[in-house]
Amino acid sequence: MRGTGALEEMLVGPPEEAAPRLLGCHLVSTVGDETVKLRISEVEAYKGPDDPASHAFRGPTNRNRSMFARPGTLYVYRSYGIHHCANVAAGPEGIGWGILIRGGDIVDGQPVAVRRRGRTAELSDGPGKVCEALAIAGEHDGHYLLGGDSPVWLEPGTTPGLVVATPRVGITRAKDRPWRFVAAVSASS
DNA sequence: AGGATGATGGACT
DNA sequence: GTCCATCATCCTA
Repeated sequence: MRGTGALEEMLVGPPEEAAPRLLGCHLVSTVGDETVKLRISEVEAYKGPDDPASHAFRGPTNRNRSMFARPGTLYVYRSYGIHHCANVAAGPEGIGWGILIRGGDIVDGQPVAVRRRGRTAELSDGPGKVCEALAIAGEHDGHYLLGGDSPVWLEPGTTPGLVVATPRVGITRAKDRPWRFVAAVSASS
């Protein structure tokens, strides 16, 4: 049973409030009959028309329209012509708010991720790396992550004990907004 | 350990 | 033609 109301509730409200709620949740993909599960530890909020750094700043286009779809819709775009990055649409439908999945830890299917990444370390500590490890590509744009019938989906997880907010990475505008959220290391060592 | 750079596609000026 | 919500590699120290 994927897509309980709990996940939908998490995506309600301004993205800078919804984004940290995704920390600890799982992003899962089954591609080529292989499943990889990521525990999300790093996200960024992009606030549509109010956010000059957002792809949705100038309104819907053919590329970004998934961010204007129902909350929980996956927005995948190609970055620098080479990588893919994955976002989750948030807020009310039609507003263009979204949450970029920047990183996490592989908690299932690690051998698959290692093969896809071509290395054994730094498997998913960046948005392009996450997509490569989970084999998320343009074909997955527009899928509904909270429904039961998608090759990519979200599952509830455990809330991290501590969340740190910092400025977003790799942008040139609205650099001052502390809308990057990182899950601090939980207990144990 | 850290800075520069090339790869490469699509949206926008 | 220019600007990227990036990453891996190739430098210099």
